[in-house]
Amino acid sequence: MENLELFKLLGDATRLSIIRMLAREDSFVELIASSLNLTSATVCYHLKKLEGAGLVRCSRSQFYKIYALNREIFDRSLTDLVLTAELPVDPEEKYRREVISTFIKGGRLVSIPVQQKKREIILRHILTRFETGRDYDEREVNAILIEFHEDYCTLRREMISFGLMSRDHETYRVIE
Amino acid sequence: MENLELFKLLGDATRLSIIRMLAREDSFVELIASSLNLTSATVCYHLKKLEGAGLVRCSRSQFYKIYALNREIFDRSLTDLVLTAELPVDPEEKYRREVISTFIKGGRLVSIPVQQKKREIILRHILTRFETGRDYDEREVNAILIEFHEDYCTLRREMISFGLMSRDHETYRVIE
DNA sequence: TGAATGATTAGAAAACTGTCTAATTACCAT
DNA sequence: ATGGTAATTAGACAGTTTTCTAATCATTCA
Repeated sequence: MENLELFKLLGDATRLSIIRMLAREDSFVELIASSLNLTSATVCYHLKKLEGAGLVRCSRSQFYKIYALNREIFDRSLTDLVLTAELPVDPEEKYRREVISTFIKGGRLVSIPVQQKKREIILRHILTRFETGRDYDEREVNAILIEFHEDYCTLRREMISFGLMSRDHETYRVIE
Repeated sequence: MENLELFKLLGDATRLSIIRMLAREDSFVELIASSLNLTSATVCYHLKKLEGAGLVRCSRSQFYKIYALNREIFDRSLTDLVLTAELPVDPEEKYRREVISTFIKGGRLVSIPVQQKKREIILRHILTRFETGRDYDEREVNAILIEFHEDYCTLRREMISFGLMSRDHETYRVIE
């Protein structure tokens, strides 16, 4: 019973407001909180729920954590949602989550997957820690990668060879 | 804030089950209750909520009150529902409700509307007290109509002239 | 490194919701 | 009218949810 969860999330005034704000434009906890006259704690509580259900995703940008709406989730008709007992989970996405939860424990990469497909999933996951549209020097890249695994060199090299990041001398950048 | 209400209603496992049952086939309180292992009181509680929001309608048939799903409510996309703050109430339906609440107080018709449009709305409303697909003799028809207004003769005549019921000698029938 | 700022978590209070039992009401059939 | 059946209401209880404050954590910048 999975659509139920979706309706529960949508069935709260505060959360709907948050979703509507994010539909207009990406935002971050404090801004949302002050717009809605709530504490950061409250907004955080709701965003965690929304994120857990995949309605929202977040990336860090300098000071802030930017939350954005996952719009594709909403591209379904009520009839489908109501009459379908089970939400037909995208098998691709299901697999992705399984791989991530297998290889990443407590935020650390337990080992670098050997299978190319799994390796790419993990690399893409790690990639979300980087901002798009800005340059990183090698030191910064290493600092982020080492949070996941001691062998940051392999990770860095693989980011390049999977075409996820570009390298120009000492400068790295996420390929969008 | 009106769509919120819709999501709240859908965000309960029991209510979703009820809705799914009704999507399959019209049903009545006790049957739903026994299917879902709940008491009638509980099912009644939910059906009232659903009816209040117009998701469900009910008509009496002999012993039972038959509940049916208002399927047109579900013909919208999630995106619309989420991003539209106000649900655009059908103005026709809004008007209909106003007329009914103006002319019917405590289940009784305070007066028979003079305006044809309003008169038809009221007649159609009264018509829901009749079952479709079965014959009534004049005595039965009168018995039902008199609950609404002492002048049951006018009501009966108007049912015919508005084409809502057919008459063949002493036999009346709802026209579907 | 340390100060500042934003995000998160923990814990508790308050409000809300779904469910039940028991009593009552509404309707139908004889 | 009366008895039976279905539906509803009232009241109580338990569980869940939202929200806050205060404390802690994480990240950036000087």
